[in-house]
Amino acid sequence: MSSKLDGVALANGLERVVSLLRRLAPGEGVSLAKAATLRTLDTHGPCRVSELAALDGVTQPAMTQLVSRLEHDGYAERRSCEGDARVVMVHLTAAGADLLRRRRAARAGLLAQLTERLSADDRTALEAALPALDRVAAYHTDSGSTST
Amino acid sequence: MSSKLDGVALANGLERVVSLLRRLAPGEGVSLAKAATLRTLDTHGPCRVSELAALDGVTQPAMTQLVSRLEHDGYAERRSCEGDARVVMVHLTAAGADLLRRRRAARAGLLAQLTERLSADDRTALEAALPALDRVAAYHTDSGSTST
DNA sequence: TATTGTTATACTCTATAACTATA
DNA sequence: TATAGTTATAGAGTATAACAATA
Repeated sequence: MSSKLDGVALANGLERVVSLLRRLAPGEGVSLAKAATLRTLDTHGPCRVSELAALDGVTQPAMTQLVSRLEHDGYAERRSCEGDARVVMVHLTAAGADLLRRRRAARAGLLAQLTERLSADDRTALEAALPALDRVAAYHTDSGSTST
Repeated sequence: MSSKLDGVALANGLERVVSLLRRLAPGEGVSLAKAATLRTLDTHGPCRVSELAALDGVTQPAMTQLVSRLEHDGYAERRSCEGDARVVMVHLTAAGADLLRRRRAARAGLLAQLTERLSADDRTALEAALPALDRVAAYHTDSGSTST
């Protein structure tokens, strides 16, 4: 009788795993908000502040401040836009790209560590669910490709 | 060649879905931090502040403040502990339990909405991955049962 | 002295409203 | 007047360090 996908179980399973990841992954020195913006910059290339804000789902003022912090950290930089002096283009720096690489490696290692204790069936099930997970995420996001 | 579970893809898929959920679920009036604590109280029953802090992965001072906010909201309350006057027991109120119920219903509905557009195969894959997801989450968490 | 919890302080992250500069 | 971005201000959430009360 329970061949229906249980939304509650899925939501809770997702949150628990993600919260576990966050607790175990030291964060590589940046917060989630910063990492998300760096990821967006990496995926989309240079963006305006307003564009970044929309893609990350925060307000323009919030993104202004986030970009300032990223700039202060050396992970992003502001450049002016030829043709429209109002626009600020935000670019990922080499240090920012490096950081992303390290974060990805760390998280992949952590996940590998966590999943290697699973049964082969469980691992197979997780792997098989990945495309579906991506499609769920992409449905309303439309923020870009699936390969962050 | 790719029968190995890709940690990067899994981590990103998880984060994207969860971040989508957070953006789409209005939150039912409480933040993630508050909801997580209420969930822990619901799962474990009355807890000390230090216990809550450990279970939620935050510091004791952070939990003290969170409990104060929850108490102010009417979702939790402090009670003294017979036998040890240093200990504060935090209890979920009826309003807190109600809130949890509403949140779960809202999220389940949202997830159902998101997943009903998936193919039957995708839904099946997600459902099949749930137990594995739970086991990953439970591995280091040990926070209790799987039925939040 | 050790444990439990709180207070003090500071920083990140977010929002809304008001502002500046350019178009 | 509309658009892009910033600044001002406020609040949630977090951490570390210092503190009070109890054991």
